[in-house]
This record gives sequence, C-alpha cells and structure tokens, in this order.
Amino acid sequence: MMRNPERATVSSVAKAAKVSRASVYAVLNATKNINIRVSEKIEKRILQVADELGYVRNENARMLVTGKTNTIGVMLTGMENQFFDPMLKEIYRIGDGRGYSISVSFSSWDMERERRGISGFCGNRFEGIIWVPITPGGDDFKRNIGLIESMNIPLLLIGTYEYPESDNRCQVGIREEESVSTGIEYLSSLGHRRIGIATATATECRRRNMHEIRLGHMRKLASDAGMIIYDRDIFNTSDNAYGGVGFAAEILRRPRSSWPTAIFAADDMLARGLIAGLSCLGVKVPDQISVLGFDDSPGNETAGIPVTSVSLETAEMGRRSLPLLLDVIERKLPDGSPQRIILKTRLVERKSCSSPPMNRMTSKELI
Amino acid sequence: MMRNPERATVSSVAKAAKVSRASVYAVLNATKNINIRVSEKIEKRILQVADELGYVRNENARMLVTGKTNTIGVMLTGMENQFFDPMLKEIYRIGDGRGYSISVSFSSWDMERERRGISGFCGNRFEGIIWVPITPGGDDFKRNIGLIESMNIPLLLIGTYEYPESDNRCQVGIREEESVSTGIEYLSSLGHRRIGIATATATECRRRNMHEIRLGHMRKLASDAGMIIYDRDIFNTSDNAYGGVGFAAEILRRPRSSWPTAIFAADDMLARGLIAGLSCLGVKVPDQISVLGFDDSPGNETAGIPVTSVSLETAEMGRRSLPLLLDVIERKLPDGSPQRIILKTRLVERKSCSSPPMNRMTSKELI
DNA sequence: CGACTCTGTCCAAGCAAATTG
DNA sequence: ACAATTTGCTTGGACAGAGTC
Repeated sequence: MMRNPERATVSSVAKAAKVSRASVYAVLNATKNINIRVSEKIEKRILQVADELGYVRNENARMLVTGKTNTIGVMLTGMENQFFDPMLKEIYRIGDGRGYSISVSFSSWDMERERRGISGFCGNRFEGIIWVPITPGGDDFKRNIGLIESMNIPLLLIGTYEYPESDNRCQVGIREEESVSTGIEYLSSLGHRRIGIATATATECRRRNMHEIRLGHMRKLASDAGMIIYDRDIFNTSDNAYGGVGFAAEILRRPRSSWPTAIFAADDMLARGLIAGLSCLGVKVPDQISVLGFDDSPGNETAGIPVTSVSLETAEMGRRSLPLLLDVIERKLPDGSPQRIILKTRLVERKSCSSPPMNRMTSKELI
Repeated sequence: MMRNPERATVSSVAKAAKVSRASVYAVLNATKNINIRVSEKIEKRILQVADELGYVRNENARMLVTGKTNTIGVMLTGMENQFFDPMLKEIYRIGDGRGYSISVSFSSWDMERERRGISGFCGNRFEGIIWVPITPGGDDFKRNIGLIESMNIPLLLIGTYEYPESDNRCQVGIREEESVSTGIEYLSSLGHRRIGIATATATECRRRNMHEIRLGHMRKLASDAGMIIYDRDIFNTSDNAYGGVGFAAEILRRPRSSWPTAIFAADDMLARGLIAGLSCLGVKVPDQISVLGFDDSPGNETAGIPVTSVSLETAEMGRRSLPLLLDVIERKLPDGSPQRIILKTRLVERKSCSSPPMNRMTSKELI
C-alpha cells in the first residue's frame, strides 16, 4: 500500500528487474567509485527498467543518509534592479562547475520573509548560505546569524558594510567610500576642477539611503581632491530612471561658461538619462561635458554613447563569493586565508568622459 | 559516532530530556492535533532542552515520512528586467498564506540550466512547479514536460503562448494580439487617426522577438481600426532603455503638421524615454502629442508624466497562478473549473494620453 | 479506564559486510 | 580466492499501537 504507486524507488526498480536494491544502486550511481560489480546483462536490464518506471532519485532520502544536500541557499532582497543579475549568473556558473545546486529566495525587503527564508535554508540543511541582508546589524539580523551559526552552516555575507569576522563566516563586498574615490580620482586625473553631481535622494527609501551616502562621500572626496562643487551643480531628482534627462534642459538654460566640466552621476540610470537628454539637445558628450556613471550596470557598453562608470564588480563578487564559501564548506582553506574579501572598485573607461574642453583648448594654445 | 554531534535531533533532545522520542515529537508539533498527551512539567523541560541544543527540524527527513515538501518551485528566465517582480511578490504572499515555501531558480536563458533546475525540482519532490519556459514547444521543452508529468507533479505554465490542455497542467497568460488591441482601441476611441510606433527590434534577441511580434500586431490592428501608420512614423532603436529619448529630436525636426498625434511604444522604457526627450525639448505631453506605453511596469505611476499603458497584469498572473496550482495540488478543484486562464489586458489611464490636438481645436470651434 | 509515556515500524537511499556460485 | 550479487543496518522524523501508573 504505497502512497505514490507511480513514483519509482530503488526498491520498486529492483523488484521489477528481479535484482537486489544494491545492484540497482550500483548501476544508477555508476559514475562514483563503488565496490559493487554488476554484470553487463543485469546493468542493461536495470537501466531499462529504471527508464520505463521513470525513476528519479529522491534527494531528500539521499540527504538523510549522506548528510549532504549539495545546495547553496542565496537570500536576496529583491529584483527591482538588475544589480544582482551578474552576480547570480556567476554563482550559478560556479555552482554548476563544482556540483552544487543554487536555491534563490527573495525577502522583498520584508524582515519576516527574510527570517522564514533563512530558517527554511537551515531546515533543509543547505550546505551554505549566501546572504544579502536587508538591514545588517539589527536584532532580526543577529537572530538569523545566531540560527545559522548554531547549525554550523557556513555563511557568506555580501554588502558594503563590515561585519566582525568569525569562524565559518565570510564576507565579500566593497567600501562605499573607496568606490566614490575611484570616480573622483579619475575625473581629477583628467583635469576636471569644477564638477557637478546627479543624484536621486528623493527616490524610494532604500535607494535614497544609498544616494545620500554616495552624495556625502562625493562632496567630501571632491573637496579633498581640490575640486569645486557648487550647490547649483548638484542636480537632484525623484525619478531614478529618467530624471537625468531633465537635468540636461536645466544645464542648457545656463551660459556655457557656468557649466561644470563633468558630472558624476550617482548611478548609471541617471548617467544614461543625462547623456540621452544632452544628446537630444545637441550637446556633445564628452566633448562639451563629461558624464561619469556609477555601478557599471549591464547596458552601459551598448548605450548610444557607452558610459564610463565606476564598477562595483558585482560579477566579481559572485566569482569570489561562492568559491570562498565552498572552500569553507569543503574545509580546504589553507591556514590564514582571507575570510573577508573587500574588492577594489574599478574604473571602466568607455566614451562618456574626457579631459575638460578648457584643458584641451589650453593644450592647443600651448602648441 | 554521529556525523554532526552539534546538530540536535528528536532523539538527542529526547535523550537529553530523559523522555521518549514521541513525547518530544508531540511537544514540538503542538499546533497539530496529535493524540499524544504530555504533562506540563515534561513539556517545559522538552522545550527548554530543545532550545538549548538548538533543535531545528530536518525537513528532508520529514518529507520522507509525510511525502510532502510543501514547496513550490518557480523556474524563471532571468532578472534583467523587473517584469517578474510583481508576479513573484504575489506568489510569495500567497505561498505564505497557504503554508507553502517558494524556491526560485533562474535559467539565465540557458537550456541546460533550465533542464537542471526542473530536474532538481523533481528530485526534491516539490509539490508543484510554476514555469516560464525559455522556448515553449521545442524538444527540451517537451522533455521537461515529460519528466514533470511522469512524476505526477502539478505544473503551471506562464506565457503568452497557448499549450494543449492536459491533466495536472495549467496555464496562466495573456494573448499578445489582444494586448496590442487594447492599446489600439484606446487610441482610436480618443480620436487618433494617425499614430506612430516606437519599437526596438534591433535590441538583444529575446526582446527583439517580442518587439517584432508586437510591431506586426500594431500595424495590422491599427489598419483594421482605420488608422494610418506611415513608415517614417515607425521609430526603431537598439537601445531599449534610452532609445526613446532620441526619437524626440527626430520628431521635432519635422514640421508640426506632419507629426503623428500619438505614439504607441512597444514597452514602457521606450515610452518613458520618449516622454523625457519630448519634455526636455519643450513639447507638451499629451497636449501636443500622446504617448502610450506597454507592459505597465513598476515606475509608470511615479514618472515625471505618469505613463498611460497597457497592463499585462503580471501581478494578477501571480495572484491567479499559485492558487490555481495549489488547488490542483490539494485536489480541491470543483469539476469543470478552468485549467487555462487567459487574462484580459487592461488599459491603465494616467496622464500621457489625450485626444489629439486637432480634435480639441475642432470641438472648441464648434462651441 | 483514562491520563501519560514509550517502543517499533516506515519512508528512500547509501553503503558495509555477508553470501553465493 | 574472486567477481557478482545480496542482506541488513543506518539516517531523522511521523505516528500507530502498545504499555504503565
């Protein structure tokens, strides 16, 4: 009296093929080195019967015996932007290569759902967890960490924050300040002295937070680098996607002598909008004004004018995070190897930035 | 000699609390109606010991006995656009409400990864599968369907295609032609006779395909409705995100008398770009030209000029799909209830469309 | 007899050890 | 002795049925 007469098991296959369970097991796991020999004749019969009955191994039962799920849980916030896309692609690729499955869960910025997700990962005895927390540091965060670590499940945190180091816990991320500095230094090295900023601190709360932090760093680091940012050169919008287009009209309304020579946008959407608006109004980017993006999100390279941008190395985050986590899981970390990886952000040069027009004129005059 | 001395089990809790496994089971599953009574004193002790040892139920073992995983696998293509976001949010919400976990997997438009994902869902004995296939109809597609149905796992397909109906298989989707017609009829009812189209058939392959199909329907349905579309009013770009901005300059170069009175964009990104470009150039939307979007993706309502758009009802897809699937799983479908749900697309009126300027003039003149 | 508590069996697969020819 | 094949025990949890006071 089976619950699922249609669902084949090792036993049902063995019975149908008139052999023992062990023979079936040996044949269906032929890739592994098993000390059970099976004659060709029987092997053939078993394979045929297994196929006829549609045998698919029950991974839950397998887990119970081996203690391994070979699955990594990935807890993300949401997919309202493509930010995680390159990262996740890398995680899948590496997981495939090393024989691990990936199970993704989204918190949708809801603490309770995040808790349930993490708790599900633990209940399913996943091998490891990659987690982009909603709010690092809070009580919920600590409870979740506590649960994961009490189960001895290796954890990898992703984010711009720095967590205290700990056994069985790793981190991959960037430093927000360093990322801004990568852009400021680049603009400075091109010779820009008066720059503008495009930001969107009036957008939805979570992005706003990030925009505010970036804006703060931009002002400070630009000033440290001897640059001037006038208040009227800080363009702010609520529309993250197309707000930049509007900035273009605002700039064109002024005499050219009072333009900044470059604009550092707080994300690529703003930069692309700005470039599109300027181009549409007949302003040449970068000849008349440079535009620098942020994030280096997918699409920058194929934009009308390919956008020079500060890469947060999200693909690299994926490329570094899963191998690190798997090394912890498989305990093949050499002593003293890093548990915390802070990635250097990188300036990706394309077409939207050049030296300021004045510098170019000056150099011409000098010749 | 346990594999995981630190991972508590019912037995280890029972041993530590000096009671039987059944008592521990009864206490830890107190919510369910179990015919095992436990005294308060022992209950307290068990709860305390379970907490101390950090007991977390092994869902894999539980599945083995009950035959239920209470998990729905959701197979998606990718997250390069936010299209799935509203759908997935609804799926999570409904899953939470009915006690099911959601496990998401991405194919990243890779057939092999799609196969592995589906096969993983089957191996894990998930209760049901929601699947947005990469290429419906192909051999890989049929193999996957075959696997799922041979395991008797209820399947729900999402897409614009129509699959043959079948037991244990459902579908939720829209009809592409009907969606285009929703927009054309609206523009027609506003009095537009000469419309333009914004499209991006030169973009990456999968989106291109969709844009080409939509363009075809647009031409045919507009003509059926007695509208004129001049070839020069079909604006085409490769840049899905900001290409629309460039169209604005192209339109402005012409004498106003040769403008279409409305432009139907093949997606909201194009529509938003077009509106941003036009606004930036001083053209009033919708007073001088109407712009109609497509998809009604998140953000339309908060754009500078809120975009009127054809809603594909992605949230509604989520809202309808999981309940239908769960009803199949729990076998509480009344006889003759629909296995295939084709949703009606809906016109979401905001601010970017109005009657054409000429009509308005005429009506003024008539007064 | 009822209130409480426990033992034994099952689930599907993995695999060591024993058995067969 | 040896290859081919099988049996029996294990995993963690669910729960029926059987004790115990």
